[in-house]
Amino acid sequence: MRDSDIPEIRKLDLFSEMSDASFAGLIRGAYVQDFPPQIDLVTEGDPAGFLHVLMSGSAELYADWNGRETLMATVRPVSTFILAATIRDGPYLMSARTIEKSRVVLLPSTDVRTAFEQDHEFARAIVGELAMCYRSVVKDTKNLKLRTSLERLANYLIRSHLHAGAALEFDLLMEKRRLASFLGMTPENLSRAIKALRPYGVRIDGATVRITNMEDLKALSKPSALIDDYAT
Amino acid sequence: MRDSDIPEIRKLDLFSEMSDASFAGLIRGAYVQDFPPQIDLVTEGDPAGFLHVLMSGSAELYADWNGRETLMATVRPVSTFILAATIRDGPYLMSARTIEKSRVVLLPSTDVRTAFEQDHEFARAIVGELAMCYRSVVKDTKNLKLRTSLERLANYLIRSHLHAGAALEFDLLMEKRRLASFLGMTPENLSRAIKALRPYGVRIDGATVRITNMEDLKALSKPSALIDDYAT
DNA sequence: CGCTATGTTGATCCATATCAATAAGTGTGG
DNA sequence: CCACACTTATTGATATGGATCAACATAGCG
Repeated sequence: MRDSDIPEIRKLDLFSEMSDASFAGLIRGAYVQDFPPQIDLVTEGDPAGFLHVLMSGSAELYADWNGRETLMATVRPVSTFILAATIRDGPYLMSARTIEKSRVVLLPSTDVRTAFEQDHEFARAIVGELAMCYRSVVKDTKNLKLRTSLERLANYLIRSHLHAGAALEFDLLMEKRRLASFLGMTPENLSRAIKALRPYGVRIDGATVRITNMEDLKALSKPSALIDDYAT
Repeated sequence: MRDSDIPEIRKLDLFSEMSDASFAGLIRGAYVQDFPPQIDLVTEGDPAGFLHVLMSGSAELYADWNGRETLMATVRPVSTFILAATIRDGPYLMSARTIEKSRVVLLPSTDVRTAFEQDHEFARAIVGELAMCYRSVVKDTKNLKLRTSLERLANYLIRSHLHAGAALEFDLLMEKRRLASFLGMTPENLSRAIKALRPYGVRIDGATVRITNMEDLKALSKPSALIDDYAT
Protein backbone atom coordinates (compact mmCIF):
# COMPACT_ATOMS: atom_id res chain seq x y z
CA MET A 1 0.00 0.00 0.00
CA ARG A 2 1.22 3.47 -0.81
CA ASP A 3 1.69 5.93 2.02
CA SER A 4 -0.71 8.25 0.25
CA ASP A 5 -3.46 5.62 0.20
CA ILE A 6 -3.99 5.52 3.93
CA PRO A 7 -4.95 9.16 4.51
CA GLU A 8 -7.25 8.99 1.49
CA ILE A 9 -9.10 6.04 2.96
CA ARG A 10 -9.15 7.67 6.36
CA LYS A 11 -10.88 10.71 4.89
CA LEU A 12 -13.90 8.71 3.73
CA ASP A 13 -17.06 9.27 5.78
CA LEU A 14 -17.07 5.61 6.64
CA PHE A 15 -13.65 5.74 8.33
CA SER A 16 -13.10 9.34 9.36
CA GLU A 17 -14.62 9.16 12.82
CA MET A 18 -13.36 5.81 14.05
CA SER A 19 -10.56 5.48 16.58
CA ASP A 20 -6.95 5.31 15.46
CA ALA A 21 -6.67 1.86 16.99
CA SER A 22 -9.66 0.48 15.13
CA PHE A 23 -8.52 2.05 11.90
CA ALA A 24 -5.06 0.61 12.34
CA GLY A 25 -6.57 -2.81 12.97
CA LEU A 26 -8.54 -2.51 9.79
CA ILE A 27 -5.60 -1.38 7.68
CA ARG A 28 -3.23 -3.98 9.07
CA GLY A 29 -4.82 -6.84 7.16
CA ALA A 30 -5.56 -4.79 4.07
CA TYR A 31 -3.88 -5.18 0.78
CA VAL A 32 -3.83 -3.26 -2.43
CA GLN A 33 -3.91 -4.29 -6.00
CA ASP A 34 -3.72 -2.59 -9.38
CA PHE A 35 -6.00 -4.03 -11.99
CA PRO A 36 -6.14 -3.61 -15.75
CA PRO A 37 -9.46 -2.66 -17.39
CA GLN A 38 -12.27 -5.19 -17.72
CA ILE A 39 -11.18 -7.38 -14.83
CA ASP A 40 -13.72 -9.04 -12.60
CA LEU A 41 -13.18 -8.02 -9.01
CA VAL A 42 -16.21 -9.70 -7.54
CA THR A 43 -18.64 -12.33 -8.79
CA GLU A 44 -22.21 -12.37 -7.56
CA GLY A 45 -22.98 -15.37 -5.42
CA ASP A 46 -19.48 -15.60 -3.98
CA PRO A 47 -19.09 -15.15 -0.23
CA ALA A 48 -18.24 -11.56 0.66
CA GLY A 49 -14.59 -11.86 1.58
CA PHE A 50 -13.62 -8.22 1.35
CA LEU A 51 -14.86 -4.72 1.60
CA HIS A 52 -13.49 -2.99 -1.48
CA VAL A 53 -12.22 0.57 -1.66
CA LEU A 54 -11.68 2.01 -5.10
CA MET A 55 -8.70 4.37 -4.94
CA SER A 56 -8.39 5.31 -8.61
CA GLY A 57 -9.84 4.34 -11.96
CA SER A 58 -13.46 3.25 -12.16
CA ALA A 59 -15.53 0.13 -11.78
CA GLU A 60 -19.04 -1.04 -12.45
CA LEU A 61 -21.45 -3.09 -10.40
CA TYR A 62 -23.59 -5.31 -12.55
CA ALA A 63 -25.93 -8.25 -12.18
CA ASP A 64 -26.98 -11.03 -14.45
CA TRP A 65 -29.72 -13.58 -14.67
CA ASN A 66 -30.56 -16.10 -17.32
CA GLY A 67 -28.09 -14.71 -19.81
CA ARG A 68 -29.18 -11.11 -19.40
CA GLU A 69 -26.96 -8.52 -17.77
CA THR A 70 -27.67 -5.09 -16.35
CA LEU A 71 -25.52 -2.29 -15.00
CA MET A 72 -26.55 -1.48 -11.44
CA ALA A 73 -24.11 1.30 -10.57
CA THR A 74 -20.74 2.75 -11.41
CA VAL A 75 -18.15 3.36 -8.74
CA ARG A 76 -15.78 6.29 -8.82
CA PRO A 77 -12.86 7.00 -6.53
CA VAL A 78 -12.56 7.28 -3.66
CA SER A 79 -15.38 5.11 -2.39
CA THR A 80 -16.19 1.76 -0.91
CA PHE A 81 -18.47 -0.84 -2.39
CA ILE A 82 -20.33 -3.96 -1.32
CA LEU A 83 -20.57 -2.96 2.32
CA ALA A 84 -23.88 -4.69 2.96
CA ALA A 85 -22.68 -8.14 1.91
CA THR A 86 -19.61 -7.71 4.12
CA ILE A 87 -21.75 -6.77 7.09
CA ARG A 88 -24.26 -9.55 6.68
CA ASP A 89 -21.53 -12.05 5.83
CA GLY A 90 -23.70 -13.09 2.91
CA PRO A 91 -23.08 -13.68 -0.78
CA TYR A 92 -22.43 -10.75 -3.08
CA LEU A 93 -25.62 -9.75 -4.87
CA MET A 94 -23.76 -7.92 -7.61
CA SER A 95 -20.63 -8.53 -9.60
CA ALA A 96 -17.97 -5.87 -10.04
CA ARG A 97 -15.44 -5.30 -12.76
CA THR A 98 -12.97 -2.56 -13.52
CA ILE A 99 -13.74 -0.24 -16.40
CA GLU A 100 -10.35 1.44 -16.56
CA LYS A 101 -7.04 0.57 -14.97
CA SER A 102 -7.89 0.77 -11.29
CA ARG A 103 -6.33 0.63 -7.89
CA VAL A 104 -8.31 -1.18 -5.22
CA VAL A 105 -7.79 -1.67 -1.49
CA LEU A 106 -9.22 -4.87 -0.06
CA LEU A 107 -10.22 -4.99 3.59
CA PRO A 108 -10.99 -8.50 4.87
CA SER A 109 -14.66 -8.72 5.86
CA THR A 110 -13.84 -10.32 9.20
CA ASP A 111 -11.67 -7.32 10.11
CA VAL A 112 -14.48 -4.98 9.13
CA ARG A 113 -16.93 -6.86 11.32
CA THR A 114 -14.46 -6.92 14.21
CA ALA A 115 -13.90 -3.17 13.97
CA PHE A 116 -17.63 -2.68 13.82
CA GLU A 117 -18.09 -4.73 17.01
CA GLN A 118 -15.46 -2.77 18.88
CA ASP A 119 -15.80 0.78 17.65
CA HIS A 120 -19.05 2.59 18.19
CA GLU A 121 -18.10 5.48 15.92
CA PHE A 122 -17.43 3.08 13.11
CA ALA A 123 -20.79 1.41 13.73
CA ARG A 124 -22.40 4.84 13.55
CA ALA A 125 -20.72 5.56 10.26
CA ILE A 126 -21.77 2.20 8.85
CA VAL A 127 -25.37 2.87 9.83
CA GLY A 128 -25.29 6.22 8.06
CA GLU A 129 -23.70 4.74 4.97
CA LEU A 130 -26.11 1.80 4.76
CA ALA A 131 -29.13 4.02 5.27
CA MET A 132 -27.90 6.21 2.43
CA CYS A 133 -27.28 3.23 0.15
CA TYR A 134 -30.71 1.88 0.94
CA ARG A 135 -32.38 5.17 0.17
CA SER A 136 -30.50 5.51 -3.06
CA VAL A 137 -31.69 2.08 -4.27
CA VAL A 138 -35.26 2.95 -3.28
CA LYS A 139 -34.94 6.02 -5.49
CA ASP A 140 -33.70 3.81 -8.32
CA THR A 141 -36.71 1.57 -7.96
CA LYS A 142 -39.08 4.53 -8.06
CA ASN A 143 -37.25 5.83 -11.10
CA LEU A 144 -37.68 2.47 -12.85
CA LYS A 145 -41.28 1.85 -11.92
CA LEU A 146 -42.70 5.34 -12.30
CA ARG A 147 -40.89 6.69 -15.35
CA THR A 148 -40.52 5.80 -19.01
CA SER A 149 -37.05 5.40 -20.44
CA LEU A 150 -37.23 8.86 -22.04
CA GLU A 151 -38.07 10.39 -18.68
CA ARG A 152 -35.26 8.48 -17.02
CA LEU A 153 -32.80 9.77 -19.59
CA ALA A 154 -34.03 13.35 -19.24
CA ASN A 155 -33.67 13.19 -15.47
CA TYR A 156 -30.27 11.57 -15.73
CA LEU A 157 -29.11 14.47 -17.85
CA ILE A 158 -30.38 17.00 -15.34
CA ARG A 159 -28.60 15.18 -12.55
CA SER A 160 -25.38 15.12 -14.58
CA HIS A 161 -25.78 18.81 -15.30
CA LEU A 162 -26.07 19.55 -11.58
CA HIS A 163 -23.18 17.24 -10.84
CA ALA A 164 -21.11 19.25 -13.32
CA GLY A 165 -21.71 22.42 -11.31
CA ALA A 166 -24.85 23.36 -13.25
CA ALA A 167 -22.87 23.77 -16.46
CA LEU A 168 -25.06 23.80 -19.57
CA GLU A 169 -22.41 21.89 -21.45
CA PHE A 170 -20.82 18.81 -19.93
CA ASP A 171 -19.60 15.33 -20.75
CA LEU A 172 -21.36 12.04 -20.29
CA LEU A 173 -19.26 10.20 -17.76
CA MET A 174 -19.82 6.79 -19.23
CA GLU A 175 -20.14 5.07 -22.57
CA LYS A 176 -23.58 5.20 -24.08
CA ARG A 177 -24.00 1.44 -24.02
CA ARG A 178 -23.31 1.47 -20.29
CA LEU A 179 -25.67 4.36 -19.80
CA ALA A 180 -28.36 2.50 -21.69
CA SER A 181 -27.98 -0.53 -19.46
CA PHE A 182 -27.91 1.63 -16.36
CA LEU A 183 -31.14 3.32 -17.42
CA GLY A 184 -32.73 -0.02 -18.20
CA MET A 185 -32.88 0.25 -21.98
CA THR A 186 -31.03 -0.97 -25.07
CA PRO A 187 -28.30 1.05 -26.80
CA GLU A 188 -30.53 1.42 -29.88
CA ASN A 189 -33.33 2.79 -27.80
CA LEU A 190 -30.98 5.23 -26.09
CA SER A 191 -29.89 6.56 -29.47
CA ARG A 192 -33.51 7.21 -30.33
CA ALA A 193 -34.28 8.71 -26.96
CA ILE A 194 -31.39 11.13 -27.44
CA LYS A 195 -32.90 12.26 -30.72
CA ALA A 196 -36.32 12.46 -29.11
CA LEU A 197 -34.94 14.98 -26.60
CA ARG A 198 -33.88 17.44 -29.29
CA PRO A 199 -37.25 19.24 -29.32
CA TYR A 200 -36.81 19.71 -25.59
CA GLY A 201 -33.57 21.59 -25.95
CA VAL A 202 -30.97 18.87 -25.61
CA ARG A 203 -28.14 18.35 -28.05
CA ILE A 204 -25.81 15.39 -27.61
CA ASP A 205 -22.79 15.09 -29.82
CA GLY A 206 -20.47 12.23 -28.99
CA ALA A 207 -19.95 12.44 -25.26
CA THR A 208 -20.79 16.15 -25.11
CA VAL A 209 -24.17 17.22 -23.83
CA ARG A 210 -25.51 20.71 -24.38
CA ILE A 211 -28.73 21.85 -22.78
CA THR A 212 -30.19 24.75 -24.71
CA ASN A 213 -33.62 24.95 -23.10
CA MET A 214 -33.70 24.01 -19.47
CA GLU A 215 -37.36 25.00 -19.06
CA ASP A 216 -38.58 22.57 -21.69
CA LEU A 217 -36.32 19.82 -20.42
CA LYS A 218 -37.54 20.27 -16.87
CA ALA A 219 -41.14 20.40 -18.02
CA LEU A 220 -40.62 16.99 -19.56
CA SER A 221 -38.52 15.40 -16.87
CA LYS A 222 -40.16 16.82 -13.74
CA PRO A 223 -37.22 16.13 -11.44
CA SER A 224 -38.13 15.26 -7.87
CA ALA A 225 -36.04 15.55 -4.72
CA LEU A 226 -37.47 12.19 -3.69
CA ILE A 227 -36.04 10.41 -6.72
CA ASP A 228 -33.19 12.47 -8.09
CA ASP A 229 -31.40 14.10 -5.19
CA TYR A 230 -28.00 12.77 -4.36
CA ALA A 231 -27.95 13.43 -0.64
CA THR A 232 -31.02 13.17 1.62
CA MET B 1 -50.29 0.99 24.82
CA ARG B 2 -51.47 -2.48 25.71
CA ASP B 3 -49.36 -4.57 28.07
CA SER B 4 -49.15 -7.20 25.38
CA ASP B 5 -47.67 -4.77 22.87
CA ILE B 6 -44.40 -4.25 24.67
CA PRO B 7 -43.13 -7.84 24.71
CA GLU B 8 -44.14 -8.19 21.07
CA ILE B 9 -42.02 -5.22 20.13
CA ARG B 10 -39.19 -6.41 22.32
CA LYS B 11 -39.12 -9.71 20.45
CA LEU B 12 -38.33 -8.05 17.11
CA ASP B 13 -34.76 -8.55 15.92
CA LEU B 14 -34.29 -4.81 15.96
CA PHE B 15 -35.01 -4.52 19.70
CA SER B 16 -34.32 -7.93 21.21
CA GLU B 17 -30.66 -7.42 22.06
CA MET B 18 -30.67 -3.86 23.36
CA SER B 19 -30.39 -3.07 27.06
CA ASP B 20 -33.50 -2.83 29.22
CA ALA B 21 -32.67 0.80 29.93
CA SER B 22 -32.41 1.78 26.28
CA PHE B 23 -35.55 -0.10 25.43
CA ALA B 24 -37.42 1.59 28.25
CA GLY B 25 -36.19 4.96 27.02
CA LEU B 26 -37.49 4.15 23.59
CA ILE B 27 -40.87 2.95 24.77
CA ARG B 28 -41.39 5.84 27.14
CA GLY B 29 -42.10 8.35 24.41
CA ALA B 30 -43.97 5.90 22.21
CA TYR B 31 -47.62 6.01 21.52
CA VAL B 32 -50.07 3.71 19.89
CA GLN B 33 -52.91 4.28 17.56
CA ASP B 34 -55.58 2.18 15.88
CA PHE B 35 -56.35 3.14 12.33
CA PRO B 36 -59.21 2.25 10.02
CA PRO B 37 -58.44 0.91 6.53
CA GLN B 38 -57.12 3.19 3.79
CA ILE B 39 -55.64 5.76 6.12
CA ASP B 40 -52.42 7.53 5.24
CA LEU B 41 -49.84 6.99 7.94
CA VAL B 42 -46.95 8.65 6.21
CA THR B 43 -46.60 10.95 3.21
CA GLU B 44 -43.47 10.91 1.12
CA GLY B 45 -41.49 14.10 1.42
CA ASP B 46 -42.51 14.73 5.02
CA PRO B 47 -39.74 14.77 7.64
CA ALA B 48 -39.35 11.38 9.29
CA GLY B 49 -40.88 12.02 12.70
CA PHE B 50 -41.42 8.44 13.78
CA LEU B 51 -40.23 4.93 13.40
CA HIS B 52 -43.41 2.93 12.85
CA VAL B 53 -44.10 -0.54 14.20
CA LEU B 54 -47.07 -2.36 12.74
CA MET B 55 -48.63 -4.51 15.49
CA SER B 56 -51.66 -5.86 13.65
CA GLY B 57 -53.49 -5.39 10.37
CA SER B 58 -51.50 -4.58 7.27
CA ALA B 59 -50.11 -1.58 5.45
CA GLU B 60 -48.57 -0.73 2.13
CA LEU B 61 -45.61 1.41 1.19
CA TYR B 62 -46.14 3.23 -2.08
CA ALA B 63 -44.61 6.03 -4.08
CA ASP B 64 -45.93 8.43 -6.62
CA TRP B 65 -44.59 10.74 -9.25
CA ASN B 66 -46.33 12.85 -11.84
CA GLY B 67 -49.74 11.33 -11.20
CA ARG B 68 -48.51 7.73 -11.34
CA GLU B 69 -48.42 5.53 -8.27
CA THR B 70 -46.66 2.26 -7.54
CA LEU B 71 -46.72 -0.21 -4.68
CA MET B 72 -43.23 -0.64 -3.26
CA ALA B 73 -43.86 -3.12 -0.45
CA THR B 74 -46.50 -4.44 1.89
CA VAL B 75 -45.92 -4.55 5.62
CA ARG B 76 -47.27 -7.33 7.80
CA PRO B 77 -47.20 -7.56 11.59
CA VAL B 78 -45.08 -7.48 13.57
CA SER B 79 -42.49 -5.33 11.84
CA THR B 80 -41.03 -1.87 11.66
CA PHE B 81 -40.96 0.38 8.63
CA ILE B 82 -39.17 3.48 7.41
CA LEU B 83 -36.10 2.92 9.52
CA ALA B 84 -33.67 4.52 7.07
CA ALA B 85 -35.45 7.88 6.96
CA THR B 86 -35.53 7.91 10.77
CA ILE B 87 -31.83 7.22 10.97
CA ARG B 88 -30.80 9.78 8.40
CA ASP B 89 -33.28 12.30 9.72
CA GLY B 90 -34.34 12.84 6.14
CA PRO B 91 -37.66 13.01 4.34
CA TYR B 92 -39.69 9.86 3.83
CA LEU B 93 -39.10 8.45 0.36
CA MET B 94 -42.28 6.41 0.42
CA SER B 95 -45.81 6.97 1.63
CA ALA B 96 -47.60 4.45 3.80
CA ARG B 97 -51.27 3.70 4.26
CA THR B 98 -53.21 1.04 6.11
CA ILE B 99 -54.88 -1.66 4.04
CA GLU B 100 -56.99 -3.12 6.85
CA LYS B 101 -57.80 -1.86 10.30
CA SER B 102 -54.36 -1.65 11.86
CA ARG B 103 -52.62 -1.00 15.12
CA VAL B 104 -49.42 1.00 14.92
CA VAL B 105 -46.83 1.97 17.50
CA LEU B 106 -45.01 5.23 16.84
CA LEU B 107 -41.51 5.74 18.20
CA PRO B 108 -40.25 9.32 17.93
CA SER B 109 -37.25 9.43 15.60
CA THR B 110 -35.20 11.48 18.04
CA ASP B 111 -35.62 8.78 20.68
CA VAL B 112 -34.54 6.14 18.18
CA ARG B 113 -31.43 8.12 17.32
CA THR B 114 -30.67 8.69 20.99
CA ALA B 115 -30.96 4.99 21.76
CA PHE B 116 -28.78 4.26 18.77
CA GLU B 117 -26.11 6.64 20.08
CA GLN B 118 -26.10 5.10 23.52
CA ASP B 119 -26.65 1.41 22.96
CA HIS B 120 -24.13 -0.51 20.93
CA GLU B 121 -26.32 -3.60 20.71
CA PHE B 122 -29.09 -1.51 19.24
CA ALA B 123 -26.67 0.01 16.75
CA ARG B 124 -25.61 -3.52 15.79
CA ALA B 125 -29.20 -4.52 15.23
CA ILE B 126 -29.88 -1.44 13.13
CA VAL B 127 -26.87 -2.21 10.96
CA GLY B 128 -28.13 -5.74 10.40
CA GLU B 129 -31.61 -4.55 9.60
CA LEU B 130 -30.48 -1.83 7.21
CA ALA B 131 -28.09 -4.15 5.42
CA MET B 132 -30.96 -6.60 4.95
CA CYS B 133 -33.31 -3.89 3.70
CA TYR B 134 -30.69 -2.66 1.28
CA ARG B 135 -30.07 -6.11 -0.08
CA SER B 136 -33.74 -6.73 -0.49
CA VAL B 137 -34.18 -3.57 -2.58
CA VAL B 138 -31.18 -4.52 -4.69
CA LYS B 139 -32.92 -7.82 -5.38
CA ASP B 140 -36.06 -5.91 -6.37
CA THR B 141 -34.08 -3.84 -8.82
CA LYS B 142 -32.53 -6.93 -10.37
CA ASN B 143 -35.98 -8.47 -10.59
CA LEU B 144 -37.30 -5.41 -12.41
CA LYS B 145 -34.40 -4.91 -14.79
CA LEU B 146 -33.63 -8.50 -15.68
CA ARG B 147 -37.06 -10.12 -15.90
CA THR B 148 -40.22 -9.68 -17.91
CA SER B 149 -43.50 -9.24 -16.10
CA LEU B 150 -44.44 -12.87 -16.73
CA GLU B 151 -41.18 -14.03 -15.18
CA ARG B 152 -41.70 -11.74 -12.22
CA LEU B 153 -45.15 -13.18 -11.65
CA ALA B 154 -43.89 -16.76 -11.94
CA ASN B 155 -41.15 -16.10 -9.43
CA TYR B 156 -43.52 -14.31 -7.12
CA LEU B 157 -45.72 -17.37 -7.08
CA ILE B 158 -42.82 -19.65 -6.26
CA ARG B 159 -41.80 -17.38 -3.42
CA SER B 160 -45.37 -17.37 -2.10
CA HIS B 161 -45.47 -21.14 -2.38
CA LEU B 162 -42.32 -21.42 -0.28
CA HIS B 163 -43.64 -18.85 2.15
CA ALA B 164 -46.75 -21.03 2.55
CA GLY B 165 -44.59 -23.95 3.70
CA ALA B 166 -44.13 -25.33 0.18
CA ALA B 167 -47.86 -26.03 -0.13
CA LEU B 168 -48.99 -26.57 -3.72
CA GLU B 169 -52.20 -24.75 -3.00
CA PHE B 170 -52.16 -21.39 -1.24
CA ASP B 171 -53.77 -17.97 -1.21
CA LEU B 172 -52.55 -14.76 -2.73
CA LEU B 173 -51.94 -12.50 0.21
CA MET B 174 -52.98 -9.33 -1.56
CA GLU B 175 -55.53 -8.08 -4.03
CA LYS B 176 -54.61 -8.62 -7.66
CA ARG B 177 -54.53 -4.92 -8.43
CA ARG B 178 -52.00 -4.44 -5.63
CA LEU B 179 -49.99 -7.39 -6.82
CA ALA B 180 -49.96 -5.95 -10.33
CA SER B 181 -48.62 -2.65 -9.06
CA PHE B 182 -46.08 -4.41 -6.88
CA LEU B 183 -44.84 -6.42 -9.85
CA GLY B 184 -44.69 -3.30 -12.01
CA MET B 185 -47.56 -4.07 -14.36
CA THR B 186 -51.19 -3.12 -14.94
CA PRO B 187 -54.11 -5.16 -13.56
CA GLU B 188 -55.15 -6.06 -17.11
CA ASN B 189 -51.72 -7.35 -17.89
CA LEU B 190 -51.65 -9.39 -14.68
CA SER B 191 -54.92 -11.06 -15.69
CA ARG B 192 -53.35 -12.04 -18.97
CA ALA B 193 -50.11 -13.15 -17.37
CA ILE B 194 -52.13 -15.41 -15.07
CA LYS B 195 -53.72 -17.04 -18.06
CA ALA B 196 -50.37 -17.27 -19.78
CA LEU B 197 -49.06 -19.35 -16.87
CA ARG B 198 -51.69 -22.06 -17.31
CA PRO B 199 -49.56 -24.04 -19.78
CA TYR B 200 -46.84 -24.02 -17.13
CA GLY B 201 -48.99 -25.74 -14.55
CA VAL B 202 -50.45 -22.82 -12.63
CA ARG B 203 -54.15 -22.43 -11.93
CA ILE B 204 -55.39 -19.29 -10.20
CA ASP B 205 -59.01 -19.07 -9.20
CA GLY B 206 -59.95 -15.97 -7.25
CA ALA B 207 -57.29 -15.70 -4.57
CA THR B 208 -56.44 -19.40 -4.65
CA VAL B 209 -53.30 -20.52 -6.42
CA ARG B 210 -52.70 -24.13 -7.35
CA ILE B 211 -49.40 -25.27 -8.79
CA THR B 212 -49.85 -28.47 -10.74
CA ASN B 213 -46.50 -28.69 -12.45
CA MET B 214 -43.62 -27.31 -10.47
CA GLU B 215 -41.01 -28.46 -12.99
CA ASP B 216 -42.51 -26.47 -15.84
CA LEU B 217 -43.05 -23.46 -13.64
CA LYS B 218 -39.45 -23.54 -12.44
CA ALA B 219 -38.18 -24.05 -15.95
CA LEU B 220 -39.91 -20.82 -16.89
CA SER B 221 -39.15 -18.78 -13.83
CA LYS B 222 -35.59 -19.88 -13.08
CA PRO B 223 -35.62 -18.72 -9.46
CA SER B 224 -32.28 -17.47 -8.15
CA ALA B 225 -31.05 -17.23 -4.58
CA LEU B 226 -29.57 -13.86 -5.52
CA ILE B 227 -32.95 -12.39 -6.42
CA ASP B 228 -35.64 -14.43 -4.73
CA ASP B 229 -34.34 -15.57 -1.37
CA TYR B 230 -35.84 -13.94 1.65
CA ALA B 231 -32.88 -14.13 3.99
CA THR B 232 -29.23 -13.87 2.87
C1' DC C 1 -3.79 1.81 -41.15
C1' DG C 2 -6.85 -1.56 -40.48
C1' DC C 3 -9.37 -4.09 -36.90
C1' DT C 4 -12.78 -4.25 -33.49
C1' DA C 5 -16.01 -2.28 -30.49
C1' DT C 6 -19.31 1.32 -30.27
C1' DG C 7 -22.92 4.07 -32.04
C1' DT C 8 -26.62 5.11 -35.34
C1' DT C 9 -30.55 4.27 -38.30
C1' DG C 10 -34.28 1.67 -40.33
C1' DA C 11 -37.63 -2.19 -40.41
C1' DT C 12 -40.10 -5.18 -37.80
C1' DC C 13 -41.75 -7.69 -33.79
C1' DC C 14 -43.18 -8.25 -29.19
C1' DA C 15 -44.43 -6.88 -24.54
C1' DT C 16 -47.11 -4.04 -22.13
C1' DA C 17 -50.27 -0.02 -21.62
C1' DT C 18 -54.52 2.00 -22.66
C1' DC C 19 -59.33 2.25 -23.67
C1' DA C 20 -63.74 0.20 -23.42
C1' DA C 21 -67.18 -3.01 -22.07
C1' DT C 22 -68.73 -6.50 -19.09
C1' DA C 23 -68.78 -9.58 -15.21
C1' DA C 24 -68.08 -10.69 -10.60
C1' DG C 25 -67.35 -9.62 -6.00
C1' DT C 26 -67.96 -6.80 -1.70
C1' DG C 27 -69.94 -3.88 1.43
C1' DT C 28 -73.88 -0.96 2.98
C1' DG C 29 -78.26 0.51 4.30
C1' DG C 30 -82.97 -0.28 4.13
C1' DC D 1 -81.51 -10.72 3.74
C1' DC D 2 -81.76 -8.45 -0.35
C1' DA D 3 -80.98 -4.61 -3.58
C1' DC D 4 -78.04 -1.22 -4.80
C1' DA D 5 -73.75 1.02 -5.45
C1' DC D 6 -69.11 0.63 -5.96
C1' DT D 7 -64.83 -1.49 -6.49
C1' DT D 8 -62.25 -5.16 -8.54
C1' DA D 9 -61.36 -8.57 -12.11
C1' DT D 10 -61.63 -10.15 -16.71
C1' DT D 11 -61.74 -9.89 -21.71
C1' DG D 12 -61.25 -7.81 -26.23
C1' DA D 13 -59.48 -4.27 -29.40
C1' DT D 14 -56.03 -1.18 -30.24
C1' DA D 15 -52.00 1.81 -29.52
C1' DT D 16 -47.35 2.47 -28.12
C1' DG D 17 -42.97 1.90 -25.82
C1' DG D 18 -39.26 -0.63 -26.29
C1' DA D 19 -36.65 -4.83 -28.02
C1' DT D 20 -34.68 -7.25 -31.69
C1' DC D 21 -32.55 -7.90 -36.10
C1' DA D 22 -29.81 -6.12 -39.67
C1' DA D 23 -27.01 -2.89 -42.04
C1' DC D 24 -23.94 0.62 -41.90
C1' DA D 25 -21.04 4.40 -39.93
C1' DT D 26 -17.69 5.82 -36.75
C1' DA D 27 -14.35 6.06 -33.35
C1' DG D 28 -10.69 4.08 -30.65
C1' DC D 29 -6.86 1.48 -30.39
C1' DG D 30 -2.96 -1.69 -31.34
